Amino acid sequence: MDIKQLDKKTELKQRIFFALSDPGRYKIVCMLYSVGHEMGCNELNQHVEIDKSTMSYHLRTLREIGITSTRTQGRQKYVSLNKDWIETLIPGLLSHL
Amino acid sequence: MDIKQLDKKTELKQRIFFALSDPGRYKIVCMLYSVGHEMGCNELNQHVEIDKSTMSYHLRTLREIGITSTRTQGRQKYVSLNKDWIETLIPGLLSHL
DNA sequence: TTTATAGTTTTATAATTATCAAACAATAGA
DNA sequence: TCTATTGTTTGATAATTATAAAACTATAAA
Repeated sequence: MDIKQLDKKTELKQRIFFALSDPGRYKIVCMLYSVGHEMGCNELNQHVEIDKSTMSYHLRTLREIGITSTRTQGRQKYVSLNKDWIETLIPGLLSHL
Repeated sequence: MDIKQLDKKTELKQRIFFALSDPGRYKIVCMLYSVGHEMGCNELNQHVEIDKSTMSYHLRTLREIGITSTRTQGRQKYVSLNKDWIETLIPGLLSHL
């Protein structure tokens, strides 16, 4: 593996740490991990008490980093955790949140 | 373990993530972990290229979170990584930086 | 077609954070 | 004592980030 990929990996790890340093995003990730399957944004909102636009903002951050993925069905959006991707970068992290 | 301690632990984890989300602090922690022993601030400065006052600022942040400890000897200060403490909170984290 | 629902984007604002120059404190050695 | 070294603190500034209201988009259902 060359140095550029190492730098890329390091940057991704730092972004994951950034994501998890915010209480709201931390809760979102924990919730998704503990339920073990995708959740509707609305459903998430019921468990994590934050304004819907703030929620949307955090979900976008998580999506852009690569931590979550989104699936649209009708007028609902389902958010899922990219467990394997995170696990590849920082093994064991999720299980110790 | 009661809920207050859980919250305290969660807060500490989030602070560790915050610390590691900054490139400078990430490098400091990696350096301390890889050398495996304490380092003088000056020595750290030679390896991690940041302004000395910025370095001091980051070292204070790390110290206040609990990630590092400092020992003064003469006019030198030695920084060491609180490996065990971090390992207790987030097992395996350091080895995957 | 109208209305309600689900979520995003825009805009504004407040708060936090990172950076570095300059001044400062403390100690070792000449 | 004087000076160089080691590091901290202060102050100013720029950049980033979090929050929420309001406007907006898109779809489902009445």
